[in-house]
Amino acid sequence: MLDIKLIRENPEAAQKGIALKGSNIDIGEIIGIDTSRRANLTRADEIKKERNDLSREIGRRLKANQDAAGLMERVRVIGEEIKSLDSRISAAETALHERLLMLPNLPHESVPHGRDESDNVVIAERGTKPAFDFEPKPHWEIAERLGIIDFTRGTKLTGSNFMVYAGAGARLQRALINFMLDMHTSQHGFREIYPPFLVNRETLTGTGQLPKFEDDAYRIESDDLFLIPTAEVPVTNLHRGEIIPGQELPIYYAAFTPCFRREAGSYGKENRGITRIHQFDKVEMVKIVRPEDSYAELETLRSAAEDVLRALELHYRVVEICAGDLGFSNAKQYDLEVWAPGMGRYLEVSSCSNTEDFQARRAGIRFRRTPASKPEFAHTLNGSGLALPRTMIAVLETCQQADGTVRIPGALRTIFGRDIL
RNA sequence: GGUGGGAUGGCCGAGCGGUUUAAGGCAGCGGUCUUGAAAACCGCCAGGGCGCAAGUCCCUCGCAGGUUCGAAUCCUGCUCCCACCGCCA
Repeated sequence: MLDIKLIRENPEAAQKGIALKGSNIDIGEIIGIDTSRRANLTRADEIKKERNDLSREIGRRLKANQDAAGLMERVRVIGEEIKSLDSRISAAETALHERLLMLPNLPHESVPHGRDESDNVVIAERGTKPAFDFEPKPHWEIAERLGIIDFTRGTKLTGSNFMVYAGAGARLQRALINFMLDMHTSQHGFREIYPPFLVNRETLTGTGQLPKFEDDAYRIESDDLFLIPTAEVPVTNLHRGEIIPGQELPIYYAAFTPCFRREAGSYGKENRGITRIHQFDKVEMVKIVRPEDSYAELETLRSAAEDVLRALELHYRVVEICAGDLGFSNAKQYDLEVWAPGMGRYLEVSSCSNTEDFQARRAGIRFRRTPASKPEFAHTLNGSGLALPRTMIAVLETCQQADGTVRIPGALRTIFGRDIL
């Protein structure tokens, strides 16, 4: 959520910023609502003071057995005006809040301008692109031959774009999860979290999925709960409504969870195999930091995610996301895209973002620099470390051999227990 | 799911329709004293809003309504917590 004061003081910049993000919400209307809200508020405050004063005087007179009928009548009249002003104020507050919740975060000044993903900027390519002396196969063919992914039965159990890992496939997935979590907790200083996979509306609003993106989430109607689309949601909200003592920052959390996304209207051959499925696993990193540190923290967050790809010896590139393609809550975002040689394309396996105080404001995540300081909004960041299915794709396709078997990357061999799949 | 009890500032806790304009204590912060510390004493110490600012200003006693001239206090609904019962991996 953007700060209404910031919008008030610099409406042109706010309008320009949200336009860069591709939103055309009218800032002028928001300012209009805010202006009349404050006018009513000032008036209401004045007459509330009068009511408070008079009520006190009534009490005094009644105690002294003096007449207070005139004062009571006056207070009654004031009470009616207060009631009407209060209802106008609360209507304005509701309208204002609704609109503010729909406004995207502003892009950081360093973010390249651009409309959509075609304007994103590749800023680095890392690792060696694997060479093959045979035609590399896509992962669905490799997996089918090895019997490690069962698409047909996934569809039978649930529906299209659900799948089943079986045997060594399930084991490889588990090895990857452990490998990633172990790396982040033991080498990068993250504290492991195991959150609920179902969350309520407030939680989803705190990180920015609601109200705008309700249709993207699976909802449990009987209890009005939602399946999490990413661990970022429950983990960032861990400190919702809290004031964190400054010495506890920065906070680093890492969590493994399944993620559930309806992905309405995104089927097609681009998404064959397990590139886009409704339920997938992910290890996620979340940071809560001091505002002045958040951009440096974004770099180390990205580097922590890159460490996983490096350790798995996969070729990938780093993409800086342009303003128009930035996520709703993000001020700056890097994506890591891993090379899938069988598919012949790069796949997004991680998205590392600084939301600055956008989520902190929605969720009320504050901190105190010293025990005597006023609370300030913290900055929150999140990054995948990494998304499992696409990591699995990259491993299968990169490490495939001419005979159809798959060589397990060195870093995984101990945890997986075998060299060859 | 059922029955009962509860929800006041970081924590404990008073309050039971009008000098509560939320007492008091603990913790915390600053200071006096001290070689240093402890003790003692003094001061500060919830969050938010409005405002350039000052502010004997406004709001918030779980949340939302209501009664009243006036609500932390009375009424209604809801949420959450605790205990017991039921069910259950």
